[in-house]
Amino acid sequence: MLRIYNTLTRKVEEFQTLEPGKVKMYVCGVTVYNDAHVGHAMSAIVFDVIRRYLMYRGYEVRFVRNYTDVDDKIIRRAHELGEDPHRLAERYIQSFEEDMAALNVLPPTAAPRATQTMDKIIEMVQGLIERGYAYAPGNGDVYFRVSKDEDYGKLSGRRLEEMMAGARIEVGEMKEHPMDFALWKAAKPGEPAWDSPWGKGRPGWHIECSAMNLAELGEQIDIHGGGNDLIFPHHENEIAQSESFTGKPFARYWVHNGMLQLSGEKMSKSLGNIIPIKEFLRQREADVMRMLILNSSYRAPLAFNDEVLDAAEKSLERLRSGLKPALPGANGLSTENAQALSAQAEATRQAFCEAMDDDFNTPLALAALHDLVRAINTARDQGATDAQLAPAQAVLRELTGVLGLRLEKVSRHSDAAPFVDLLLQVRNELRKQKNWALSDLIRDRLKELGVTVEDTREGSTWHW
RNA sequence: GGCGUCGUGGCCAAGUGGCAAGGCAAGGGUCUGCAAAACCCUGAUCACGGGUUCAAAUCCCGUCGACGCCUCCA
Repeated sequence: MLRIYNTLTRKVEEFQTLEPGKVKMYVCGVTVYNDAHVGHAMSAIVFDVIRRYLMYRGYEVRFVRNYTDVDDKIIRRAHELGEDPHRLAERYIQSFEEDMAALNVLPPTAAPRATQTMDKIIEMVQGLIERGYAYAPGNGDVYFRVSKDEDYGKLSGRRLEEMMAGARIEVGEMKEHPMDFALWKAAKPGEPAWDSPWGKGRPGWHIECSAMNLAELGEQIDIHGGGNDLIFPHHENEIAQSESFTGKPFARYWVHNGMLQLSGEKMSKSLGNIIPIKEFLRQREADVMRMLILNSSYRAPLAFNDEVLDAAEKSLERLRSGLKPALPGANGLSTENAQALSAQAEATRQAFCEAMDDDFNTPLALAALHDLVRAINTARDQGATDAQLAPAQAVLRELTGVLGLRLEKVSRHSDAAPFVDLLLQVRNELRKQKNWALSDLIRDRLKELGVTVEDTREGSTWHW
């Protein structure tokens, strides 16, 4: 039985879907005014792993991730660059999708955009006004009336009275209550604008997610995800809008990932300490990022630095070692040892699922995989043939695949393989003649070209 | 100030009442012409101080420290 930590109740709960066998899942995407950074990658990977595991468990998952393609920051940036805001947004949507593909994050079932959900947004705002949850003071803005919503604050665990201190009203706003927030914002001259019953304007910060949920997934969903910095005010406001509009509980499970920490601080645009995904991928493989994330609980803050990245890289290499072929001259496992290997494969699959069932405990799941790798490597050392290794290696591929790891390196050098083979044949003759100087030279030079040679008594193997 | 999360070996990290997973690094060993890989072995009074319990890393109280949110943020 799968159990998930729910931010709404602050407890680990049994996972039960609204509809048997089906999961409706919404994750807050990005505001597209810049290249995505590794913090976005963390969130994307966390929810990708959750989605993949749900699929592995047999659920049909409908996964929606939105694009915020109109807001103040996009408009400001477009103005700075002298670019049309819509084109700017489009450009960064493309960039984001490239990054996600490179990170092996599965494409969402649907990727709605705020600008394409305008009818639904206006419908919701209007509905909220009719039900008394919102008001249009006449300046072209529409605000949500927090005092009308008795359980406002239930997700973030705050009360309205406590929030008063930090609240402030901007110049030009006409709010009844400082914590009221904009559902619709009047457009200033030159800004992107849509017609509405309240004049030309654009949606507020939170309503688009409520509207897109309604449009893509319906009134109620199973899982709502995002970074834990979105709990307040974004998700709090989303709940307020959605539940006030439909009168029904919105999301059953609220799931939030912890923040990436750069030198002890959260990585964020306002702090300026961001590392774009594209820059990261120039330095390291995508799977290194994924390994780093899998190595700790998705809810905890995650330190991001060269030291932990190096460790993640090595740990990934170790998982890969399990997929290496049999040794040259392998003459088969004893029945006893063969049984031990298949027993470990089965034990690992079970341990993996138990770990993942416990609120996606990926560090524990990885530990199970490392146990399997050790068993495979031991079997190989004991003389297992490729055929004998294959079933356990298939389990390793299956489970790492659930985590979204690609153990097989994508190699563009495959054309060169026959030549490396030839070179090693010649080198093997040199070794038989004990010409160590020349055979070591070949090994060193190949290493410089990215080919690692490993010798055994029976012969040599190599890999990129 | 309010709300919340957390402090486990050199580093990352699981475990949340019953002998402290796993990875990285380090040291020793097996194998090897050497190297690499692989395998084996070695290590923690669980921030500190009280308390509850037959039993506490795990529960309670206090202290210190770190981080997040309260303003756009994955």
